[in-house]
Amino acid sequence: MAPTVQAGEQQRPTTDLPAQFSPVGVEGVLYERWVERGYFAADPASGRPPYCIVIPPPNVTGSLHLGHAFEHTLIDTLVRRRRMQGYDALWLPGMDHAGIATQNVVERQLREEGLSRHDLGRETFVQRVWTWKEQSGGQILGQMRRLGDGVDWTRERFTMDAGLTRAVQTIFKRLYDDELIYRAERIINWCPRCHTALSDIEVEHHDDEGELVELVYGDLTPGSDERVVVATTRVETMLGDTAIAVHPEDERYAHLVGRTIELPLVGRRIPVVADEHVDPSFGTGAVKVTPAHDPNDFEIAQRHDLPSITILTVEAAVTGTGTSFDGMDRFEARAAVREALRAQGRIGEEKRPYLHAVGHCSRCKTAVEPRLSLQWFVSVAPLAKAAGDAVRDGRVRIHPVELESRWFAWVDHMHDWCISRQLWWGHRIPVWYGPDGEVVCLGPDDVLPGTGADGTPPAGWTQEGDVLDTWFSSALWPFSTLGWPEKTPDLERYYPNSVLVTGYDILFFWVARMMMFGLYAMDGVQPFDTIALHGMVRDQHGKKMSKSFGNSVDPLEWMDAYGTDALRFTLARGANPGTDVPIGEEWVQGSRNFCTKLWNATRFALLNGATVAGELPEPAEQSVVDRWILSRLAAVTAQVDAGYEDFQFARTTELLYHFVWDELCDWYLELSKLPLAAGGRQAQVTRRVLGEVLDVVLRLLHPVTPFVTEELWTALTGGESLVVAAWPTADPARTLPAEDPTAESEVAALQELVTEVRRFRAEQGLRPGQRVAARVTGLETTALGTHEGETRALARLDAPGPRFAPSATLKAGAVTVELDLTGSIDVAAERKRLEKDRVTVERERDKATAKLSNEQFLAKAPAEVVAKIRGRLEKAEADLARIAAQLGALDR
RNA sequence: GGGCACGUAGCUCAGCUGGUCAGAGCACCUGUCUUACAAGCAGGGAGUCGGGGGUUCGAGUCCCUCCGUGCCCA
Repeated sequence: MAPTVQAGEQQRPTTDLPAQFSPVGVEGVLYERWVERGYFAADPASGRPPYCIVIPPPNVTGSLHLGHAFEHTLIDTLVRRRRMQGYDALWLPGMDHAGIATQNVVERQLREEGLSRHDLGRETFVQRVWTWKEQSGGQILGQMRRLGDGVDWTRERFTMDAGLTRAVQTIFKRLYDDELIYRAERIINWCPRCHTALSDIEVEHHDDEGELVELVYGDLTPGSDERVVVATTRVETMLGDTAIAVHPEDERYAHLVGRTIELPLVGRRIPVVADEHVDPSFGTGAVKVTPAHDPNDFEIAQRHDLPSITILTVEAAVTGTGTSFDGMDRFEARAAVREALRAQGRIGEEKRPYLHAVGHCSRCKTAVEPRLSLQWFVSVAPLAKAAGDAVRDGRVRIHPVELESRWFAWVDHMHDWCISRQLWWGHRIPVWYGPDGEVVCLGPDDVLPGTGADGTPPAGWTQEGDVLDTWFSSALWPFSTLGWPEKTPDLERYYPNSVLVTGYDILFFWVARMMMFGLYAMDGVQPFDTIALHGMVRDQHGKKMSKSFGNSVDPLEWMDAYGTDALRFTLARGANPGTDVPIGEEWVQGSRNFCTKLWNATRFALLNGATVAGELPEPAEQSVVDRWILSRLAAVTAQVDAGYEDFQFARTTELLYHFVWDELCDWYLELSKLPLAAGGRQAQVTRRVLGEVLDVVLRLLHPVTPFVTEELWTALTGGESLVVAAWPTADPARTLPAEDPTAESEVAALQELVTEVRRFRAEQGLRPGQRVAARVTGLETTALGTHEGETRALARLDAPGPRFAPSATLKAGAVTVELDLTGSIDVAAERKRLEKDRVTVERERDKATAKLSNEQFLAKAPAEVVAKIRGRLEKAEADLARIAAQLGALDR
């Protein structure tokens, strides 16, 4: 009996398992039982080695999709295995507050009521978001229970919790004091719809159809050399141009450098500057410079001390240009400005449609507008260096290792991180501005001098209105969730986290930032030892899943239809390291079939008295078949264990699939029917071995398919729960049998012989269930010496009777099998079948004969093809002879 | 434009440091309700491993090149 089973909790092993596993219903009961019993609760005082994974916090507005299901399956598998190995395993759940997404949801609600957040005011609005969160947020948490996630619900966290807010303020203050946070006017990505700044990585670049239009600046008078042609995809930005830039060595424009030319429509005169960064071979070699609305132009402006003129509102409407375009939306203005210039004869070449990369807000897909703006930034250079070094010097391992290059490419060239957002939902930046230009950053316990008892700030002081990027708080997740900045027992014990499991797509968004802040806040100690990166879930043709494509799938539907285990098994089976995972419904069906197979195998075992009670019989008492399956079990256990250790989920599930189906079910179970029927000691030994194999297999499968294995294992062993059962190799009392090459080769020989006979039978047209008298000779010369009984059972061969009359002979290696097909065939049916076969084979033969008698074919066709056809003819003729012989035999 | 992957049976993918590696699942064909399982059982067909060249005794497996696809960055 498994040593971890608690005596008081034992159930009696069952023998009357239902004929089928019905996941719906059972899963919920099992899950709540696990939670109630506290299996998932970590205990820092347990004295067991710690193992900790924090959940990549799902968005509070989100619901479960296949990507979550995939990621959670992997994490749950890792954690469940460690728990079985005896670790104090913690999988910490929670969500992030998703600043932009959540604010959007609530603002949409308000709009339906005809209100805006400004009508409510900041405080009321934020209250309203909290109410929304309590009532409608966090759907995914309930769905995680359906998935079977073994998370510690007592430690659930949210990025806006008081504790985590304190963590945010603490690190902000520390970074500010270290001058790693600064405020500056820079070009940032502005979403005109969300009305906020975005960081570089919250912008998705993809090709849009736009236009590339040449604009003629300067004097149009014939003969004038004061003229420059520039090209742009955003014509309206010309209203904010403050210069023209050309390459210093470009002779075409040398005469203009240092002079000014007229900016059309606006009438302003702008200088022509020489700048190394202009590519003289691109376009006309001259570029317009709009410092307030283009990052490159902004840099040029800085180098040449040019003014920056903002010409767009926060909603991206033209403003302040003093032209008739003021008030127009940017796209409206684009066309209007172009046509106004055309009217003046100032439009040159036009390319339309012009495919070019445009940045879009990753939240709302609106085209982002580069915009000069006063924002807060993290100075990442020293932090990113540390994050790179942690991987470089091996303190943090990235799996699979191929993705390291991607890591370095990013952290070694990181731009400063814009962390301020013009939102209300989020962590408000803890900086106060005084009446005389003072700027004060407050820590979580700091109060401005002069603050009233009710919290009223001193006169003239206001807090920064912006909130922090959600990723700023997510970056603290590996330790803020454990209690930091307090020195809690959890923090002490579970930091650094053991593994971080997440998609390679958020390596930059999240992982890099956790590394930076973790190393910084925790005195150089990395947030996690290993980063295990997985790919994206795709549809069965490898296409990205998306709602707009119509190929996205609700995992809950599949869980309802096929069971959670089937979904989990499918996802794990597709999880090759770092690669994307295609998934289709047929595959989930296949996994369901596997679960059913496992169910039926265990049911068979229970019906036949399989047991885990008592010691495993000595090898001397075991049959070769017993020794074979135990040998294979040992090998598979070792491979599976090593596979999990190395995040080889696809390999381990594949191994278990084949072991269960192709070896245990197809061969061992079939072969066990002999000794079980024989009874006595033979049967006892078989029952024990059968129990042993299933016990171990169920343990090995449990991390991936927790529900069905739990049902089966408790029925088989009477144990309390597989969740807290011992992992096979981790159990010192459970010494697995050694591998047994002799038994393996003997059974391999048996399998070959049986397969050969079956193939022969199938060719003979014998029904699978039909028994045939046969004489088997030559066994004694092979490793199969004693396996005539097994051979006969699996190949359905009866012993030769007194009137045995062999009518067919089969040779497999040194073994000869003579079969008496006469008495055991339904003569009429067999003749009918043979006649039918003869017709089709004759047709084959005739076609081949026709080709081979064609001179052209023989002369021109490749020799192989000729040989192939010749082979086909020979095969047909042999088949015809066989059929004729069989028909002849039937007449006897 | 720069960088990184990938192209193996109808489909989706395994094949680590070169030597039974030509595989798996699904699909397909044939037979079959054989007392655990028809969500099953038994048997079977299927690919010149994207094209070309090279290194080697030997290459899906290493190098070059071309074609195609995808991703990241600019």
